[in-house]
Amino acid sequence: MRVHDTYSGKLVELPPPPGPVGIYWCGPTVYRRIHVGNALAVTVLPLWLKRWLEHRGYETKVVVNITDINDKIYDAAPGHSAELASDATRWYIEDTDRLGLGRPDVEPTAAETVPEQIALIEQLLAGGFAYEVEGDVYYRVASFPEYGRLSRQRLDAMEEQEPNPLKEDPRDFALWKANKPGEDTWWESPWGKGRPGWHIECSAMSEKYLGTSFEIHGGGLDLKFPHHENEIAQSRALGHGFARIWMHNGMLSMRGTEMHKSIGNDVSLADALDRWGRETLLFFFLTGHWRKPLDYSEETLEQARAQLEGFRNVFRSPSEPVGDWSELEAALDDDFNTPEALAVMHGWRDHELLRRAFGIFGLGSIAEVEEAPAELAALAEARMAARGSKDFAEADRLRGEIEAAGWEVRDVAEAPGYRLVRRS
RNA sequence: GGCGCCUUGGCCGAGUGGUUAGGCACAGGUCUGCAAAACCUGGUACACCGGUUCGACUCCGGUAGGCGCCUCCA
Repeated sequence: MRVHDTYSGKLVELPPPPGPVGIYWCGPTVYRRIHVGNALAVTVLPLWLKRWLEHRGYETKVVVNITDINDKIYDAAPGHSAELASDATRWYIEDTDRLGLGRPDVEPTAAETVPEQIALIEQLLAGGFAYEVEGDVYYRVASFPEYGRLSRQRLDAMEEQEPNPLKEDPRDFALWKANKPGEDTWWESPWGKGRPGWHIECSAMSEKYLGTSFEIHGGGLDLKFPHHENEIAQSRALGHGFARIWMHNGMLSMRGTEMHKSIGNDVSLADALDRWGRETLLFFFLTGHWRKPLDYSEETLEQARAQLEGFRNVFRSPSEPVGDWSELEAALDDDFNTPEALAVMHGWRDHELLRRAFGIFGLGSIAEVEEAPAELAALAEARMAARGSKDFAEADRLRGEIEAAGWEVRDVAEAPGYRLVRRS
């Protein structure tokens, strides 16, 4: 198994099974219901990866954090941010549970990891990688020569948007922020009341659950800079190996523009699930390669639905021993190429093989062919009899009755000569 | 302005220095009382301009268009 690593820009081989493979994936900031793009980046990809690696014999541990301390939360709920974070965490769990992919092994929150974050900040201060100013603590970017390597940013080309006179260097970033009026949550620290900056939480949580060196760190491409760059600066300054491989997924877009809350073109995961159902939505994610942008639209979802219907028809027909599992493994072992995997699966007719393949993606349910109610089967039998006596008017009337009940009757060669299929 | 990515037939979407990707849709056909499903057939597509090469969609350079990031967006 090999995957593309942003840091080196190359395909990197994973160690042979059983690993173990520690995976840290950047999770959501909880201040409202997550949207479809979030779902892909924080839930679907890490859990699919986990499922595939485990199929391949790896021991995995997937950590997906929950960011419950953030400016957005304070802004969204002045005076009661803790309640909002708590509510939004619950929504997040509810919505992503509907995807039916299971849950990460650990889902730590930033708030519960504050002591570990403070400890890391103290180490950075002791090492000269950070400095305190008026209750804030900043990371000294100039102290870390590797800064900018992940995102291939030139330090001297970076610009500061809002000059902060407290910083030694405009590129420095906050590790700890002194409590400000209106911020209703805070923690005691050696630097007074305040709360951690954004980036330090991921260094703390990943190292707490995966150790100071682990295999994979993932997240949306938009997090590459500054978030992941800063995580590297924090952890590696302390001599920690940190993540060996960096996976950055492409963004979900709508008509070519990134789906984003602030643009207002986002569709909530809950709404998408209501509109398309979990199977079509998950299948849609399968149609694109994880590193490329994926366009969420009526047309692309409809194509996913039609393609999935084709696979359902395979399960409705007799199984044939056509299919080669090793071709699927080759596709997915090569940078988790799901479009290629689907192309392979399109040639298969072996129910058991297909069921296993879909099962990895949480889509084993499509193999379950729904049995028609007895009264509809009786109508279908009556129609067969009418056809037998060439009473086609009656046969068509019975077909209409079956269709009115939401089912479709198809004539087939094998017994009993017809097949009832729920219309989708 | 800086950094990076992308541009494949109506649509989605892999991939490779020379061999049919695959799917969706569409058209014709087989089957069927009809229909649906299934199966068969039907498109030499790789933004543009140069270069390297025996040969480029695939490598290099440039142009155009699109996208992402450039201090708290997954």
